[in-house]
Amino acid sequence: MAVTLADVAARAGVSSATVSRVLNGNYPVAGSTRERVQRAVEELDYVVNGQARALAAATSDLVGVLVNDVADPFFGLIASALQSEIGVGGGQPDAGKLAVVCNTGGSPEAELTYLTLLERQRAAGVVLTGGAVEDDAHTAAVATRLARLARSGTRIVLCGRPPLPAGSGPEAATIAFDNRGGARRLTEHLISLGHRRIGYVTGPQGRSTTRHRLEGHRAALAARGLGPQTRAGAHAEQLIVHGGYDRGAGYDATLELLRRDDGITAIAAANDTVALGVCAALRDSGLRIPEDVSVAGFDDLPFGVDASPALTTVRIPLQDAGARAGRLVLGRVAPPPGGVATVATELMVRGSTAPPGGSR
Amino acid sequence: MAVTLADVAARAGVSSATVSRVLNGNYPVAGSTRERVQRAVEELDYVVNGQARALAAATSDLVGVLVNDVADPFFGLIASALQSEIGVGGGQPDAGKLAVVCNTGGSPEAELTYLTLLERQRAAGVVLTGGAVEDDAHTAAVATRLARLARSGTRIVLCGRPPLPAGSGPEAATIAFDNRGGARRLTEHLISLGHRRIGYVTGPQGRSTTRHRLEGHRAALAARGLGPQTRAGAHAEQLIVHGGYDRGAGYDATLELLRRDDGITAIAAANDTVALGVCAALRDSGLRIPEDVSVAGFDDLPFGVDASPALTTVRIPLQDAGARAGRLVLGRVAPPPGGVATVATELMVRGSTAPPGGSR
DNA sequence: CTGTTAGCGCATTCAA
DNA sequence: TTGAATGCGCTAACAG
Repeated sequence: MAVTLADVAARAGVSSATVSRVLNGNYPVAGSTRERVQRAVEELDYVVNGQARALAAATSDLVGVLVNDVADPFFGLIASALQSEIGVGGGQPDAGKLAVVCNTGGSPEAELTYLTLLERQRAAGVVLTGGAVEDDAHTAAVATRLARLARSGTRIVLCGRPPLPAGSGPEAATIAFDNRGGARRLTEHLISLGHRRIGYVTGPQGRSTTRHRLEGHRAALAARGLGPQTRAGAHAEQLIVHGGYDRGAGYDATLELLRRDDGITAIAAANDTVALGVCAALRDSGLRIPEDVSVAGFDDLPFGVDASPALTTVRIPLQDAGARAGRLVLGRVAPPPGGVATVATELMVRGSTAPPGGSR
Repeated sequence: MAVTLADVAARAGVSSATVSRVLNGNYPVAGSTRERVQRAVEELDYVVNGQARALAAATSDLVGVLVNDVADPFFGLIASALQSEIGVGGGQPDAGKLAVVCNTGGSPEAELTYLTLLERQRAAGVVLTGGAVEDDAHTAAVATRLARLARSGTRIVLCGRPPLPAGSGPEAATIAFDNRGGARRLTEHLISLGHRRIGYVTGPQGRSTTRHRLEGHRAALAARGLGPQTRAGAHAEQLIVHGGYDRGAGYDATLELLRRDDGITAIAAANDTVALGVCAALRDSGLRIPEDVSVAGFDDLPFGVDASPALTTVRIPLQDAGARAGRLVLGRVAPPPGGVATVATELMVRGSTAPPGGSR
């Protein structure tokens, strides 16, 4: 049915080995035969069988990218940058690898299943993006899978999640985000504006990102004497509501926060999407932003500047991180010393935060 | 290095053929040997080599999904739904196929290159999403590529773009969006609110989506006697500015529109993202939405309801469409009669549009 | 520089 | 019900 190497060889009057050499350009081939072969390839519209090639050469053109949610621009930006680095866009025209985007939906089972599927395909590399599920059993299961993958030559890169527990096996280059530091600076910003009763809407429970951001928030409170053990911060923990990463979570959590303390003057959200939900709930409650309540997000996704007012947030250089993950997973750059690179986050102050006391 | 079928066979004391049969469950195998084999598989942590299997069985676990921009939720929503239909989420636990997401960036060359890469991988199916580049040469090139793919057994699905020119070869099931109808209803909505000087910011030139939406807009104007050939609509064409699908395009186009006619009372945008840019430009120009200028988008992406005011737009059931594309590409459902299904779009009226004459 | 020869790991005939 | 043999299409030694 399909044209094979042998067909091309026959047409060009050479052996299939020669055709292979012309195609791969790894061995010297006489100019004249090369031309004949190339002509035959074009005449026959020959396209190599990647699976056969992979089998014979023990290589692969696939790179797996695990994301929690493709529809979330957070992951979209990472995946996009990663792909243009490994795929058709970035590198050599021919050597493009294909990104297999695996949408785990945050499900640990799906994560493991996808790792198995990628192992089946003998993927050249696997990139795990976004916050990790913090469950010892699951972490161990992932580490085991990754170790096996690494042993069979698959490069492993972690992007936006903490490194694997030391000694758990595989060497995985890690690009970690400074979520803790970013969250801390964000809350410090709110405090220095004069806010004292600051609500916090977390991400989904049991995720590393959620935990780190919350830790940063608490650290900032504690450093300014607003921790739960102080008089001023006696209710600090009550102003933390657990949510998810979607808009609805921000909306609901905000109503809950207002119920718990209608004197809140600022709310920090787990991410920008949640922050939009927070804004919507505040507006629906008749509160103005930032006059009545300041709002802050996290990630600095593109839509944040279009919110009204523009969202104060913490910028993560997602595209840089994704591109770097792409280079790492191809082995085009050396892994960072110690295997872990932490990318800095940057506070972006915009219109949604202001000193408290606008009018209530 | 890696465990192979032969290793499992040896351990179980059977032939590799038997192991294969157990794994695939296609042939009768005695219960006792089945168990022995399964135990051996587990003990050895055996994972089939997908490439070898694909080569031998002439099958593939890969489905290619071409998108213009992964970071755009428009495509993210489609891809997400599609993937949960074909992948780990939707179907049988084991039969999950992997989605290869190919980010073309709207580049025709990239599109062709990816089709070649997918042909190399002998993908089980290919889904082309989003507006098509309208260039005869390119359309023909794509059709040729698709025809070859189809001939070698790859299923082709078009989602969100018009069907291939009739007789151009491959049988591709198509899920088309009623962009024209949606745009028309949207502009009719603006007209019926009382708007007469309506700006329009198009998407990138030379894309089917751009053209169809613009046609719908023009049709609505013409139907209400506001076409360029009428007195009332003499300047109608001047109020159309060509842009792109990003926020910046909306911003710039809006400034240009205001320059051309500062009496504009409504602006329709190519999509929701562009509409946000439009809103930003209007606000920066000191205009209120919708009192001074009404704004409308297209697509109904999730962030639209969080804009302030919430964005009037046209809803496309992207998730349904993506899921359906997934079922089609797996052959799980029969293609629609005629090969083309047009999904309806729905006008979503929200706060960003209102009668003109608020205050200027 | 080029042809010949072996596999890569698996599915699938054909026999038994 | 099972095993042995063959080939999927290609790359990589090994000769020449």
